[in-house]
Amino acid sequence: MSLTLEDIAQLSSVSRSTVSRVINGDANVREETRRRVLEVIQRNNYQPNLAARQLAAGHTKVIGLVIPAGVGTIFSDPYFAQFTQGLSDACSEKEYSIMLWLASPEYERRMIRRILGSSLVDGIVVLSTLVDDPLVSALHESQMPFILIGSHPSLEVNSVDVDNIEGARLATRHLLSTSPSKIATITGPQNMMVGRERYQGFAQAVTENGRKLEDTLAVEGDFTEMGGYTAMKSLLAAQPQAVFAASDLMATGAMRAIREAGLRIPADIAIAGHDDMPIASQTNPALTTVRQPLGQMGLLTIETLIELIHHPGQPTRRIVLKPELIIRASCGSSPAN
Amino acid sequence: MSLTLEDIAQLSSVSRSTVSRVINGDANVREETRRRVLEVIQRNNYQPNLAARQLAAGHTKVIGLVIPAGVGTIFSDPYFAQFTQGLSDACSEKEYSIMLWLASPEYERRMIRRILGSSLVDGIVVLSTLVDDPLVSALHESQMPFILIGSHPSLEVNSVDVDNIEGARLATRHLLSTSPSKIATITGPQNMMVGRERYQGFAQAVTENGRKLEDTLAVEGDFTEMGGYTAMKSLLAAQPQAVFAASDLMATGAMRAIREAGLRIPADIAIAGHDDMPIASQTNPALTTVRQPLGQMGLLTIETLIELIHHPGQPTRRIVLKPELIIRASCGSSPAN
DNA sequence: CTGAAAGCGCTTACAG
DNA sequence: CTGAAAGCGCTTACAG
Repeated sequence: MSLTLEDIAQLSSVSRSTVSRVINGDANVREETRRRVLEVIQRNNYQPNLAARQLAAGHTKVIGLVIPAGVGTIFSDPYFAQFTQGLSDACSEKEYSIMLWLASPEYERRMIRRILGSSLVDGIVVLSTLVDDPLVSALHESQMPFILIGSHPSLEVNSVDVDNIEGARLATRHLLSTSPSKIATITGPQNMMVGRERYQGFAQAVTENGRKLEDTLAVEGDFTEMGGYTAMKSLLAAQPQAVFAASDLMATGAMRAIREAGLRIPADIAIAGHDDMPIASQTNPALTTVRQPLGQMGLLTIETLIELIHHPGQPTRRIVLKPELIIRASCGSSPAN
Repeated sequence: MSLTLEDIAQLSSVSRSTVSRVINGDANVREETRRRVLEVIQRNNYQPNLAARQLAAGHTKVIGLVIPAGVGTIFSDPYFAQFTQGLSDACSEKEYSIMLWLASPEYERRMIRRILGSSLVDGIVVLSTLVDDPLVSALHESQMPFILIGSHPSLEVNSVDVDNIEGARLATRHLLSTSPSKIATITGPQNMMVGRERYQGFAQAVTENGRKLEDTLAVEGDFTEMGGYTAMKSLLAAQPQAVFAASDLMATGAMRAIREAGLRIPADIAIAGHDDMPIASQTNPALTTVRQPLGQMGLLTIETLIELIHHPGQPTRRIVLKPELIIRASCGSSPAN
């Protein structure tokens, strides 16, 4: 039904080798020939069959995006949507397509095998959240080029990440600038690297400030609104004056708990979040938070992955982007806006 | 590097035709032979090369998911994440993979061509929101099996949808049961089918109730929190006692505006939303809303699409699922919870 | 700069 | 029930 290379070759009176060359931008084609072939291609709206190309050339132009999704409603965190959007934009630009796998735990093992064995993709982006994800180890042992979004505690893998420690430190420092008598944090799950790192950043800022970490309060949340709410409730008894929540979603929940307790933000309790999701600027008061350059991350990820695909065996790269503190009204040290 | 059909054939001392048959579940294989081959496959963890299979058989086992994303931050609406999750689960079950295309307008035309021409997928799911999406027309003119999530004003296409009119009607009826003197609605964009349909449902409920539609207030929102907020502000002057917001995100924004105006929910203004996203149960008061069976939609979509792929030329099917009213405290006619 | 030919790893009539 | 052979639509040395 659709045209093949062969058809285009006949229509332009050249061999299919030549057509293939012009399609792939090979320099060894006379300018006039190239123009003629290109014209035929355009006129007939020809699209090469990707399966055939892959089989012959050993590569497709698609990359796999793996997101561990089974765990609760984490996938509905706007973070994933935003990152995916960034990645997708970058792929369009580079003429790659994205194969999406939302890994629910039950299918995980089977899925790894399918991904690796079926040679459907040239490379993989894993958005791994767990500290010691078997997916990452499996990928690491395979020959498949891949990039981990985040970090891994022990393995040397190519990764793109935002500096979570720095992000948490920025937010915590800002909270400390109002000299609260007691500061607390609602952490992310400690079996996730982001959860751990953001707690580390919090701890560093506290220590830098000349305080003892022991005098500090920490409750573990699960990155959901409800988790933030519950955590804040249990924190309330200790009467903190400042709280760093490791995600905006949790900050939102915490604000709800604070409001229900009849306390004012920031007068009674100052609060800061992390991620700068759309809602952050709409809460009341607007939420001080940390912005991650998600669009840039997507582009860097794809560029690095393509580099890896074309030139394997390079030294492992770890790219860490700087987060940015966004000051709003919830910490009290800025004009309410 | 990885094994091929040929390797498996040699290892099990049969021809590759036979191996292919056992892999594809062809009945014409002696039971003993099948077992032996299967054993070799398992032991070597063999995965067929999908590109080769596609080239030979004319089909891959992947379906494309197209989501128009460029328009604002719509993609970060939890609705998309939830639907995608449902679709992904269904695909895992059926051993299909998902190719994801987030269509930003600039790339749209080019993308349609790539999708249709490259024969990368067996079928397509389009999550089209616009009333008259060129993507849908293009798909409709092609031979590619596809399912539209939503509805189309004029084209006869295979579609899976939730009854948006009914959903809006349920919510509006519930609001009317408290006999407000004046009822208003914050609609979705009227260039989207859901926006139009939910307004229709609102209008039907109002008319049913013996009221005149003209006595009613309607402001168009854009499905974001901010849009709901702005719309509610402009509605406030007219002092409605009840508001139906066409999405929970907009309802959240509207609640913020109401609160800022110093009014109480539901005492002064009752409010209902649509979608039952995670936040709906966490707002204060909890939001009455309409739940869509997204998981079921995903499964039905995949099943129907697979049916379409295997048996083309069937009469066009339109599957419409029933939404469910979730009564919470924001309408005042239930115990606060 | 260009073409003829082999080959990528499968599936599928066709014969037996 | 099984195998030999052709073919899917490309790419890529190899020769010229």
